[in-house]
Amino acid sequence: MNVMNASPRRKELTRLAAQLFVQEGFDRTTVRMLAQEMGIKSGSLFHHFRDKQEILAAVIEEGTENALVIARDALARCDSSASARLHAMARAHLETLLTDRNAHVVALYEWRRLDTEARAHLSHLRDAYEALWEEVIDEALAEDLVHGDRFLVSRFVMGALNWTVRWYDPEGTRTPDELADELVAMITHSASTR
Amino acid sequence: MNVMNASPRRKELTRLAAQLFVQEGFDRTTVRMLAQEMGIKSGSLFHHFRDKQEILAAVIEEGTENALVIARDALARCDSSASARLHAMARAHLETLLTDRNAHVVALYEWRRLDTEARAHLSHLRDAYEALWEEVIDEALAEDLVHGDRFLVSRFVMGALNWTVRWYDPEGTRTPDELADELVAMITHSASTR
DNA sequence: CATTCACACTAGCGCTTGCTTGGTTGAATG
DNA sequence: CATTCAACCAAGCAAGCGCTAGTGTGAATG
Repeated sequence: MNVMNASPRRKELTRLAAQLFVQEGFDRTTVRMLAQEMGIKSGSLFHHFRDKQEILAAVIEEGTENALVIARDALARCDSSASARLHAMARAHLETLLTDRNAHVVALYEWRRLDTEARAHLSHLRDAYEALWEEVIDEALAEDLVHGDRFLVSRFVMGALNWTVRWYDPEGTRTPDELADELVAMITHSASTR
Repeated sequence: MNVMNASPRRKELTRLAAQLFVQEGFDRTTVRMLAQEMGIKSGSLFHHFRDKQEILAAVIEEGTENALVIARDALARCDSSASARLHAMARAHLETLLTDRNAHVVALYEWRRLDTEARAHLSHLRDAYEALWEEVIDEALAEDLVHGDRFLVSRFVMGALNWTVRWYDPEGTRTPDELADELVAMITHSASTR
């Protein structure tokens, strides 16, 4: 058994697994289906992953780490006004959500299938990401750009954004950036620099 | 086999199934677990439901029908200003979501496990419900209470509301009505009657 | 040239799954 | 009082499940 995290083969297998998990759901996806999609036999799968659970954890970890990197980059790149940072964060969120779509759909739908250890590890990643959001929301509240309770506002915003995976059509006319800007416009009250 | 929809026993079994589906997920819930929870043997289950899929469909149908009834009632009961109707709709949405919580969590998480026929039938119910939302959103847009595209605004709002099942704590300090009003306040711009 | 190692294979074990079958109840109906 | 019928049970089948054990490669390493 290999089970080292950095293997490039493992990355590719994780990507394929994410796709199947989205199509079929985690429980309905059998190790035999995964193996076939990867062009190997089911037994060989356990050379790369300790068990089926670990594949799920790998998929979610991959997606969440990317989200963190992209969000931090976006915040570092934009100027420091609350409005700019809010826009940047919303755009970054949708960018990850829709480029790493499979991984994020799995994270949203199959989170509860994680065992205790994996969930503990991944919770930290997710919390780090959500902390970025609360920071940006706080700044927006301080400048009176948005009204309400910091906790509620951040939940509502993340809900609205995460929900997009259910209806957004990448082949359609709207770009992710347009979506992000529309959402920000909807919730900002006074000095909305659009 | 009975398989008539109106049986009172069936209603009770559906309620229990919803609870188990939330706890374990549809795929992980075995017919034996369902039967035990209902105090019968697994074979007897198929007297009430044709197959496992039909239990899932029954759970979701139940929840969606209730949502429709509650929303229509709320709209009929409130006065006809766009603001009042928006508040009423948001409150009604959260009311169903949190009283019929199990059924709605199942509907949100396990929708994709429905077979084609069930999905077609239930899609109509869901569309009827969403049509109510779009109507109310249209009125709010017409009065300049909310800014943006009708399609996007309704998706964002429903996303924010549906997301609450992931974090809302009924034992906490906030009431569903407070939540609804906070959301409306967040998205309304000019004549927000709060 | 011997050894190691990542990667893959074959074969199958032990268990669980959804669902079926054939039959038994006890209350309601005519 | 014979019949009906919803509701349940015991037993089990066929299929599929995650995972393991043991083995065979061809390329890289010493």
